[in-house]
Amino acid sequence: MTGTRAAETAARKERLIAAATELAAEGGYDAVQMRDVAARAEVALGTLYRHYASKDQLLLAAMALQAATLRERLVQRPPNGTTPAERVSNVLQRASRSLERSPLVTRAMLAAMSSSEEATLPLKHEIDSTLRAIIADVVDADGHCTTYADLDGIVRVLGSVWFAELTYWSNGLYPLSSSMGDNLASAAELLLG
Amino acid sequence: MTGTRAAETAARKERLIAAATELAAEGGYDAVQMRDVAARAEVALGTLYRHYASKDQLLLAAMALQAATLRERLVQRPPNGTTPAERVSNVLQRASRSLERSPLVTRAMLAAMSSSEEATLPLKHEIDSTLRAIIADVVDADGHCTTYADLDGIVRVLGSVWFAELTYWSNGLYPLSSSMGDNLASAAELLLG
DNA sequence: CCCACACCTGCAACACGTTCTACGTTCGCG
DNA sequence: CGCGAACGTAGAACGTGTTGCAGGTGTGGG
Repeated sequence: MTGTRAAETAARKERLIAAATELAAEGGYDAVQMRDVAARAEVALGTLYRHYASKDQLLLAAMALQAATLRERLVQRPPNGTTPAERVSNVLQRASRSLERSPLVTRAMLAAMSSSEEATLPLKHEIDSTLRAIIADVVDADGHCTTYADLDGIVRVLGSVWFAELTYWSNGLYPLSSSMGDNLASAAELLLG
Repeated sequence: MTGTRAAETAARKERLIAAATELAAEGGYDAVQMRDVAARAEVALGTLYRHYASKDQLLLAAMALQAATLRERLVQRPPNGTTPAERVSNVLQRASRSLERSPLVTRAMLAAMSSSEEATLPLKHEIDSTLRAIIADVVDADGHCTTYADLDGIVRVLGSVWFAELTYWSNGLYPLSSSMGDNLASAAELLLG
């Protein structure tokens, strides 16, 4: 027996997330069509909606998973760099290059991030706090959190710059690679140096 | 006679923008329904689509108009403040408070900003450049553009922080008033001080 | 054993963005 | 004048997100 009832539903949810991510990788936000997601996960449309109440919630769940995975990987393989500013630059630029490699997925997820649906708030908060936790970990690698008086504020400004750069890129306003490096590095330098 | 053919079309376009803005003010992005916009502007649906090829382009046109209007107002009534950092803080916070007063309109326009439609790029570029021009005007009020070596870079980081704060607020991640003041002021201080 | 319930399926139906069709009106130009 | 281009109207039609419904199926409690 492959699993109890609960394990089967968990597997279904995983398949749904996987299907959504695959479709996003193939054709972006518009290609993530609920009927197709359900079909690819071999699940009825109603079941998809039972687990994820909307397309945006589905994509945000996928994004939350991806953020959590990223965080785990960073815990296991911490970033190089002796100063906090260096480490932050490293991590954010590494992450950005990774996102740049699947532009359609990234754009689909960012689109979901700006959903106006009230019910997406919890997921968006979860994602936001995971990402801020990543930055905070990196800044304060050694745990002596007394170094910076207003760690939260610094983390938030850094996150803002990163987010804005990503969004601008995702909206086609300008390329990611050109700006990301300089802006992030200088912001980190200014705030943490 | 109130107008030539051309004047009538111009008036129609104005009515369409006005109708879209009104509907956005009443119910946000979702309430801007193309059939309703056309009806309120007393125009056929096909005509609406002749002038604005999609809902997002319509909203972005409204946003571009609003940005241009803001810029004109700032030229006529320049901001207070002796240092560039002060002036930037003043202007962006004044603008933010104004946007905060019509949250539904602002959110609708920001939603349109993150449209994935290729054809919205020109409008988005126009809006972006207007907003950056506003910041640049304020920083470099006296025209001695030699003060800062990398004016464009500074303007872009400031714009990023402002944009990210607005977006976070618009997405409900946290209130605008609490963060905007501190973050923007400190960013401006750091970058321009 | 048998029922209640939670979960799944397949499918119809609805809403709204968008497109298309068929037709009329006005303007400029030969 | 007469014609074509540009523009306008009314409204049907299509695609996709979302909802609703009418059963199936397996599980756990009485």
